[in-house]
Amino acid sequence: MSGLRARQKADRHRRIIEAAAALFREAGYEGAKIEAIAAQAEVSIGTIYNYYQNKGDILGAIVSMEVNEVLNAGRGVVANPPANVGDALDTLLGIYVEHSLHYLSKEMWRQAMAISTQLPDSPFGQAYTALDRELTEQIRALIARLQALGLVRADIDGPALGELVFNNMNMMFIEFVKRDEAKIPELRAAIRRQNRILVAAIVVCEESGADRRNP
Amino acid sequence: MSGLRARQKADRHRRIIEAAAALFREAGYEGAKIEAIAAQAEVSIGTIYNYYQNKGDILGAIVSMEVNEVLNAGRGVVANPPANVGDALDTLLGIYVEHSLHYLSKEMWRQAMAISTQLPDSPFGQAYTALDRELTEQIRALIARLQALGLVRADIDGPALGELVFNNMNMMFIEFVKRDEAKIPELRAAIRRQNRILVAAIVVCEESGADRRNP
DNA sequence: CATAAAAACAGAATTGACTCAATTTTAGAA
DNA sequence: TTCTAAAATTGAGTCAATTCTGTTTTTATG
Repeated sequence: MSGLRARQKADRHRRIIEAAAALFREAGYEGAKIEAIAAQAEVSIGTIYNYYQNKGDILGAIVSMEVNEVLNAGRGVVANPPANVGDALDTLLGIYVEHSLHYLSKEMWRQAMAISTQLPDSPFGQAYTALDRELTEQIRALIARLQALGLVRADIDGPALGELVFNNMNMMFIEFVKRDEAKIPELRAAIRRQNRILVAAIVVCEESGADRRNP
Repeated sequence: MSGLRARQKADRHRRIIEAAAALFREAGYEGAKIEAIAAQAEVSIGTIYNYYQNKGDILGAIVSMEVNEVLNAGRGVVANPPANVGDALDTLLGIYVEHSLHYLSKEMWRQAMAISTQLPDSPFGQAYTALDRELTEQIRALIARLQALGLVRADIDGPALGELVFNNMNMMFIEFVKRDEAKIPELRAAIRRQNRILVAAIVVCEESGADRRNP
């Protein structure tokens, strides 16, 4: 079946995304005019709007690809985490942070975040929220894993902790993309500093400090 | 000196803000056309752009008023906090959350947040970041107070903890304004649930559970 | 009082995202 | 092959934020 129509459709999708990604990088999101994207993709303006509801959704498609890569990379850490709570969190969040600027510039991130709060019910807004939730779930999965391994106290509210860790990282990341001069190593260090408080509270104590209510 | 010009200027500022606030509430941010704001404020379009760089900055002025009220209300809690770490945090963050929809609708918050990430260097973007910082500082001040009162362990990294608490609350608040059906009590409960983990980790132990490295 | 410079104002013109009615292309039946 | 309905494409037109340029008002000065 996969007829001509389906092939052309996939091809146009790809051409639009590629043109947009190139122009977003070159000229920035605002600077990339729909007209220019259409011209570069060799389709008309109307066709673009047939494929995407609005300019933001085009960016959204690019963001989704990026975040899905990150989620994929994270799976390895969850499956096989470092045998130390602090390092485990740092490794997973480090992957998120380090991957984040592969395809997306800070300006693109800013736009994507802005659109996702501005239009939470648009296709992209919903997709972005779903991606955030998947990241949260991945952090929760890591914590559950660490609890199963006996590295994190069993009486800790894992889901709440996971959300706390994600929220903090996400907020720090938002501040990071808002300041062009902010650097990734600083971001990681700041996140580590905050997580240290949490780690101290949740590790099963060796001789370090936290008590055990459930020995 | 305070000549005619200065008086007219203040008056026009006020009229523009009042007109915009009314229209934003009635018609929403997008629905409130600049032309309509200008008409209602009895100035021309050009004049509005003489006073504010863009539509977002008008909203920004309104947001600033709101947040400053919240900061003011928070000072009382910092000066005289409940004698229990969990309640102290809950009271302060509760004030923030409960005040938040006095003047601003969720839609206005969404727009304000979006603009502040989209244009972090615009006047409003910078003002919004500054307000976030002030809120963070207020939470840090509360924690410092609780440490001084001997309710929070002295060996806790107070500034990092304050930022963590703020980041978590802020992220939860963002999710809250993104979903129109979300209610304030649920938001408060969710924040409390996450803070419980932190509280357990930082309180000076009575017989409750946390150990003391510095007795 | 004049008057020139500075500041503020007005609203027409511009710009760019998005819409929509007309046209073209495709898939499949006869 | 030919025809038709459905699907997709097109780009000129609409709408609203922002810019621009000439005009008016205010202030400071002789």
